[in-house]
Amino acid sequence: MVTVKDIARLAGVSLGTVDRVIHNRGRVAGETAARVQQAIETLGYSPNLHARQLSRSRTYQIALLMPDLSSDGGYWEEAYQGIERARGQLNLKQIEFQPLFFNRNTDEMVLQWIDHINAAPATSVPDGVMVAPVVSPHAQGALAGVLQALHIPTVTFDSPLYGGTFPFVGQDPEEGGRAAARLTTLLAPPTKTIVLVTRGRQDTHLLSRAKACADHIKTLGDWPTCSIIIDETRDSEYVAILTARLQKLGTAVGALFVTNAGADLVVQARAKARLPLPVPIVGYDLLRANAELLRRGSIDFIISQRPERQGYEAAMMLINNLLFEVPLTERVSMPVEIVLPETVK
Amino acid sequence: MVTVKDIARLAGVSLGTVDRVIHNRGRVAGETAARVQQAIETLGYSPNLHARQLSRSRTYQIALLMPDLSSDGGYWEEAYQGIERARGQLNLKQIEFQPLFFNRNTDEMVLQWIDHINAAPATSVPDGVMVAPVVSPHAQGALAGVLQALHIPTVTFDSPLYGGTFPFVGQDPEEGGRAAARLTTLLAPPTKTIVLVTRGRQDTHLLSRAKACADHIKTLGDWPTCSIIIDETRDSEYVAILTARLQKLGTAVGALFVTNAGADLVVQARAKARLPLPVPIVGYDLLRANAELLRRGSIDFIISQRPERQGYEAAMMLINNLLFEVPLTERVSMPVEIVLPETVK
DNA sequence: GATAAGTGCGTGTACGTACACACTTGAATC
DNA sequence: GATTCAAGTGTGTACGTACACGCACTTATC
Repeated sequence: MVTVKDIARLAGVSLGTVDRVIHNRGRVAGETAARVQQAIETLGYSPNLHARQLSRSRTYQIALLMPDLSSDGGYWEEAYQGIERARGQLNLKQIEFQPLFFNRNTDEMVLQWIDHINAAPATSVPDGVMVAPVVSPHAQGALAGVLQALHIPTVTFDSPLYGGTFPFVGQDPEEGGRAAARLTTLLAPPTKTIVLVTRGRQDTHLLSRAKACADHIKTLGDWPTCSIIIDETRDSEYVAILTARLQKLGTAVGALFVTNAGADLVVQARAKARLPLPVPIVGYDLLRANAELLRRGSIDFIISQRPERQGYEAAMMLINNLLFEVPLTERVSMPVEIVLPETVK
Repeated sequence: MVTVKDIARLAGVSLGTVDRVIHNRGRVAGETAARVQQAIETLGYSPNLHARQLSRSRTYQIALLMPDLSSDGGYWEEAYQGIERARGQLNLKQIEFQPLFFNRNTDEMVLQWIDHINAAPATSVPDGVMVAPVVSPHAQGALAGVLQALHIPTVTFDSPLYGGTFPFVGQDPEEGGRAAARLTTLLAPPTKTIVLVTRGRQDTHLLSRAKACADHIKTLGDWPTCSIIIDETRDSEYVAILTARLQKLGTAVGALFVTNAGADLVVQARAKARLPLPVPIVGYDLLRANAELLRRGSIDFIISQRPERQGYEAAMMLINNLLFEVPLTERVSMPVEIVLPETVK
């Protein structure tokens, strides 16, 4: 094993000088630095990371920005579990997460955080940032600006951060949409309508998922498609409106694709609408409620984004980067997971 | 951070004594050991793993037993890539793999390895073993015996090791079979026959997969099932025999489930049999050939065992155990992955 | 009762790196 | 010519653990 000592000897300098060259701390004559650099390459030096961490003996702060764990029916809870798993896996205590669980409905908390970071002294800036940037484009831009300006290693998950090129761990929304197209066309009799159901504000991610689905259905055959978007926050109202819409469509409906995680409410509406035949449903995200309905056969397929693994992969990537200097990967595409009643655990 | 020093101080002993207690090296009076143990618990000590590894500064040898990478159409190649990924991920050089790529058709190489290990001096025994035990039950028993006798940390992947309880990373064959049942029944018109195709020697894993599939089809509705098992090693012969069998069945065939990775040959037979309608196919394992056929629409679904992730997870588990003393998990069930033409990368 | 073998403990050094500090030199300032 | 300053370099210690060694003392052996 090659050590800094070997380099120092070969280059004819002291350990301190080698250290300064390795870490670009300056205060080394150009010629000397070149000689050291040469020695490093000749010997094929690579640092002993254990020794490095031991010597540093510092803790790394990672800011974690993600929505309230209670929101979205447990979706974020799962992502958070993945983060915890990553932290536990390596059993290293030098990683500390500073979580900010924000309210998805407003940008307020995220904007406040940005101000806070901007005002903070350089020493209390986090060493890394992990963020699920599900906020308005405006807030996304502000966030991207700060992170880029401060050069903080950042990993985004669930959906990418608009306004910068940050490493991203998550599903390709178009791939998910196309998978939904394949499954709904498999379930729907030809010529019957495939209905895409969404609730509330459509973010970019959801929009491209739905669009990719509708587009792909066209290439697969002759199924008419139709979108139902209901902007109503109370569950009971939402179900009532959806029921009415489904009754109106009646026997024309061949299959339902629920583009967000609210398949359970669609199941309720389907029951209330009393359609002559049980229309197949393809849902998104394997929340507890959805898993139960899948098991019972009320839903036919669930497409999962694997939030737990997203959290895990993103956290691992950032931790490995901080601790072991493993470069960040630009994009980690989580596979589209198709869950059947037989494979739901 | 609590260190051995703190423990030594609290227990009123020296560092050496604490060390002996921690590592059960003996030579410590019962009362003293208890006092140290007490101090460890009181302070909530957990070792600094960087310091530990630095101090040990030894390399770990992992014996890797798996089939030839060229066999099984690239399946094992993928698993091996996962192992490489795990090794690269942590960027640690203290892990060395000693691969033995054996010939699946005979036990010879594995039995030789067992003899070799038995004869080897204690110092040259590997620190860990990672094995895909796809050999005869006899060889499996011998292997299990040696590994248990020598107390070598072992992880099995792809299929479990008969004759011992070793940690296993792989898919549950029954879950895979049931998923196949769901998919074929979705594709086959009612009352038409669902055909299960297998080639050659049926190992335990494959048998329970096929059985679970047939059983589950019965619970899903009224599809007759039928098994075709052809024990012919030459591809052309195999296709010819299969073609004849399919022609005999004729229009009764509703869907084909290929229980092993040879879906490409079944596609050939289907073409030669000139069935009136293109019978849907559900295949296993996403090899290059299968992926291409899936993309083209010749196969409808592929169920993947994720060999790459199996290799990765198994290697990670063993490495983390050796380096960081993370306990081995008894069983890591890889999820059954269903791949569509839209989600094949 | 002398030697050997074993038990119970402490001491010291090594692992490879980071970083604070001290030292030397030459140039610039007054 | 003394003083200040900066650049360039070396020295020393710390990080927390593992393990070889040494010392004092006890128990067995003939």
